[in-house]
Amino acid sequence: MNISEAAKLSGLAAKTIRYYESIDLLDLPRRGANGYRRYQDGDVQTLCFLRQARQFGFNIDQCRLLLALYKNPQRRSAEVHHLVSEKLAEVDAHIRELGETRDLLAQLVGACPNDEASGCSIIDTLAGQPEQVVAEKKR
Amino acid sequence: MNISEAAKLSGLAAKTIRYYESIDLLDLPRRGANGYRRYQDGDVQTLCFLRQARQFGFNIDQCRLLLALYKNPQRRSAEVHHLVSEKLAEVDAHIRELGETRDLLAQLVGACPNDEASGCSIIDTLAGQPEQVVAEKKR
DNA sequence: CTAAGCCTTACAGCAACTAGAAGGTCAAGG
DNA sequence: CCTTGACCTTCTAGTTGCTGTAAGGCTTAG
Repeated sequence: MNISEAAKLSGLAAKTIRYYESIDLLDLPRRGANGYRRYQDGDVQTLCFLRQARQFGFNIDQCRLLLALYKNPQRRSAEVHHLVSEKLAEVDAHIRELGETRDLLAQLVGACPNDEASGCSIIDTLAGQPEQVVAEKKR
Repeated sequence: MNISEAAKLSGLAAKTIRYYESIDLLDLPRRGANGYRRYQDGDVQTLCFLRQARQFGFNIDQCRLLLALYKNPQRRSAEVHHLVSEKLAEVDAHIRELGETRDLLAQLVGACPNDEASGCSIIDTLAGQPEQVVAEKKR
């Protein structure tokens, strides 16, 4: 199959597939007589793997590692487990951080008069020195 | 004060301040006889404002809007309220999305044997077609 | 024969900085 | 007076993970 078919099946953009190839994340595919890239079912599996890994938040270098494990029948599942639980911890931390941000934003929204006047606690808070917000964060 | 002092007080990197200037987010500051940028307390307030707004997740263009409101004594607090509650909704959506990702990752971590053998449900799941994960997502 | 819809490469641009080079300025110490 | 180190200046290029655009070749249907 050609690249657009592989793209459709894998959920990646054709551009993205070429890009992955250009950064050596993917092996060079076989080419047809016309110079077109040709993909097999196994290649599509690999593309799917990458798409999912990216969706899970793994960056390109982490995908490289995961892909190496994926392709290596001698892998130890513990290695995979390690990578994934690290990512889980990262995502958890990110969520906590965003949660704090959300709470602060909600505070701002709640405290703003939301009217035609110029007085605005949001503006006042944002203009304040860092410590003020940090202090509120701790409460 | 010079730029590094303003940077320290505001919590922004000196490089970032110059960058903000280069994209017209900040006005050109006065310069000393030696060509060094000179900042006043009011400038530091503005820098703090930007730092906080960025930390709250506003992008540069949104910061431009917020900054205009900040500097405009004729602003209506409702405008500020609008911008901030939109951001709150965005952050909320982002958190929900990340929450789903986290749950899926936790599932993967839990299902992996985490041993010396090569069999690994994580690898298997990642290699699967999109629908499989989507289906799990819905459960 | 031509129009569309693929495919190819290569270069540019996005956000929001960050790093580095190459050089000017300033204050303190020997 | 000279040097050293910490500032400051501008400029260019790199980061991440693509995405857009241009300019051209292949393929297939009408």
